[in-house]
Amino acid sequence: MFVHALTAKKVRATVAAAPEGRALQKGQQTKLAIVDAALGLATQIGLEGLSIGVVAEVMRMSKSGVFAHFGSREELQISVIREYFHRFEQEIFYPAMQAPRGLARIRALFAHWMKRVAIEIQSGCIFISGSVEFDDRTGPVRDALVSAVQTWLAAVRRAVSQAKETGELSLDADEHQIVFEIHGLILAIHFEARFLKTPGAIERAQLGFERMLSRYVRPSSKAPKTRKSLKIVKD
Amino acid sequence: MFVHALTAKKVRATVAAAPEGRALQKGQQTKLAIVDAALGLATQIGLEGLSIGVVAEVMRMSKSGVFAHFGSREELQISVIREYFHRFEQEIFYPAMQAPRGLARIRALFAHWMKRVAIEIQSGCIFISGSVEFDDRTGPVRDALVSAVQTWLAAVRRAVSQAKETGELSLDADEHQIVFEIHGLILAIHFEARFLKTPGAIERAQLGFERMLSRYVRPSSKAPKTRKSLKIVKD
DNA sequence: TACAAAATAGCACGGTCGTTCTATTTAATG
DNA sequence: CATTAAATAGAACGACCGTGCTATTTTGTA
Repeated sequence: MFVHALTAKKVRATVAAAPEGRALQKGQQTKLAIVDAALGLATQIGLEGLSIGVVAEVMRMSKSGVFAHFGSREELQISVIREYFHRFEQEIFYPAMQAPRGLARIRALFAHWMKRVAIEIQSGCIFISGSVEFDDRTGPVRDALVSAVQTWLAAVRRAVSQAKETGELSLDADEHQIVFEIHGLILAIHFEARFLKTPGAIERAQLGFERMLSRYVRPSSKAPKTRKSLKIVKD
Repeated sequence: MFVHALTAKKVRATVAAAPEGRALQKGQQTKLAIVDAALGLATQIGLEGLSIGVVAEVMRMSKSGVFAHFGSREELQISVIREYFHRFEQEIFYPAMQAPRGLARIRALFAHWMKRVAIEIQSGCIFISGSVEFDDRTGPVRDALVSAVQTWLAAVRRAVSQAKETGELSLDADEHQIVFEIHGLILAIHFEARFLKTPGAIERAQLGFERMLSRYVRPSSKAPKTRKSLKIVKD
């Protein structure tokens, strides 16, 4: 199994897994290229649809050449999940962490998430497709998927509870409930925009998000003091 | 293609497709049994995972025996979608139509939907799994899926707009927006309960539904007149 | 440059898949 | 009961799948 970071502290670049300074060996960099190609395929046809033969074809390699890098199809799938999660971190989590704790960070997380989803309307999301492919299965691939998703959702929850600490959200706001509803909006986008091709899904999710959130915003925090001074220092 | 009803008027039982009164031929009733078995499989492993061989095994028939009833795997899949939609109608739509137009009917629709979803946490839903399996594909199976889902969502939207007509929902309530958010809650249940095995998803969806709806409920209608007299006769 | 190690290719295996064709059994009908 | 049609079975097909085994090629290094 692999451990997720998703914390602002200790941002260790996963790419630099190779010994310091030394360039990647040939094998390692084609392995990265394979994972990249496989991820591109998996987002479109799903992790289950992913076949070594097709990946090999895309890579213009032999099946066994691709296979040797992973030892099994499951390991390839797990590598793809790992890479997808990594990009999730890079494109959504870390940028949003630039925003100050509290409401601003929640909005930043959602905004970046939406930006990503807008792309995934075309390309697909392996967390969502994986969730229906592996919902009643067991094994390491499912474990990797669940672990990645849980880590991500926990990060969003953390941002919400921090907004309670800063006093911007009322204390009876339940971070589980809020993240549940946000997640629902994202899933609805995928369903309506990607599957049904219904227009306007992005805007509807945006509207739903703002209305849902406004239910918990403490009016006192509406007149903004400086952001820094709003922070409640907790440990 | 097949035409959906989902209207209160002309409730024509799909089962009685055979000539009036005459009992089903042997072939027809085994075909129904096959579709039933295939539906049971498809809800768990998805429409794409559905294989004629496995269906034949469950039915204790030969592959070609099963195949002959449909002529192609796609036709089997479409039959499964048709049957699933039919049960959706029977278990959710028609019961909810017993409730009077307006808020009560919206709540009834959601309540029956939730009851169904609570079961599908274990068994699965082919509308949801199908939506990720066929989101960037073309063909008759996808068409049947989209058609069924659209029909269902349109029925829910109709119930919402009727609640505006009765005056129970404010006129600026957007039925597309409301159904979008309801749909999101349902999808979030599937994701969190069925995939992540997180407890409490049902209750969170219930809470989210009530809070979202309360945003549009006209306070004037809070003191209840008799239901009938509330109706605005339109056409 | 020589040599060891790593990377890749080629091939074959057993398996499952949807589908076709032909034979056989079962059911409906006069 | 006989006859015809419908229903089912059986075997085989080509295709694709993941995987293992054995060359062969390429790479890194002393």
